[in-house]
Amino acid sequence: MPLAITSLPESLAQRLADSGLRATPQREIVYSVLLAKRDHPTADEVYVRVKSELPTISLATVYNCLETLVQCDLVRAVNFERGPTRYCPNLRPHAHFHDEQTGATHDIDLPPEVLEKVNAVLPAGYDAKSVEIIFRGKTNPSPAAF
Amino acid sequence: MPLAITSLPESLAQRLADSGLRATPQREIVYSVLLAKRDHPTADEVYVRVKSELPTISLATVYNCLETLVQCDLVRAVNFERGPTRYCPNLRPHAHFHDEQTGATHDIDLPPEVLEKVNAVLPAGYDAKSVEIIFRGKTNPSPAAF
DNA sequence: ACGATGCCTTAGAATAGTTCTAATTCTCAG
DNA sequence: CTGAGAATTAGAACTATTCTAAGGCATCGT
Repeated sequence: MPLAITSLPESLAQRLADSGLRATPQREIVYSVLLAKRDHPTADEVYVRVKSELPTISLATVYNCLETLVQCDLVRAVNFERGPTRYCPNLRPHAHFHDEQTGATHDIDLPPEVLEKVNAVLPAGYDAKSVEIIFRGKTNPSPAAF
Repeated sequence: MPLAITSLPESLAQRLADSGLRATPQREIVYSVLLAKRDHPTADEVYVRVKSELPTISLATVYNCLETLVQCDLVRAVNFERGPTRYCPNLRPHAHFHDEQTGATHDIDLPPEVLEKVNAVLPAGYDAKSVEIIFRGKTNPSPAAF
């Protein structure tokens, strides 16, 4: 399956430059790997995927690149329960649904109206910069899904 | 400030018995420590606090007891970002506010109405057993707080 | 073009948090 | 009192992540 990894470097290079950082092959490939398969991979999983394109990369670099991307607001780091951090290139406001049977994680879009309602529970004096919503449960085989 | 730690064993022993488990001194003290200071301590912090009452307890036992309490639904395990798991004896529906400056974590009550609204974002086929909401930000010195 | 400067990558060591293992102790039923 | 199962313990093992020190590479001023 052909995959166009052509358009992404623009915004990536831009964002990096904004922070005074360079667009290196390692950073580009790590980012492209996240975009290519949005299944919330761990650093180790990213490492394996990146190695097929850039076999000399080290795990430390993968951690460095992921951290850099998070700093540049290109990627979100997510932590469900104990266990490795997972990475998500979806920047729109969304919740995560963690399927306890399969271990899979799905993005759930958050309408601004709900987000607003949630933020409204904060008493005066609480100044939230971000909010994270995590559901846990199971997904049904969707009787007649589509 | 005097603190009555007398009433808890009832429900604790009950819950444990329900699961076919015994109410040991270790379990009781770990639980009482969580109730006494609800600052979302880590396992290590619980260990230190428990040791002042039961100096021979081991860290492994603290982990075992905490896990047991979570299984019995007496305590919630919470994971903010990477870092150690924190434990919370508040069983009512609530969100967590993580103050990035002080590192402190505050409970925020969740009105059923908001909880409902949040659950409503799930498309058909998603069956959530629980939802966790985590705010990150800072708390203001509450100009005229009380 | 050339060297200096500083960013980036790398491998491996180190660390933090948690779980595992095997041995011992405790509890309770018979 | 004895045996079976449950719980505790210390320490080893393990997993995920960060740190460290060395070397490589790109860019800038001259």
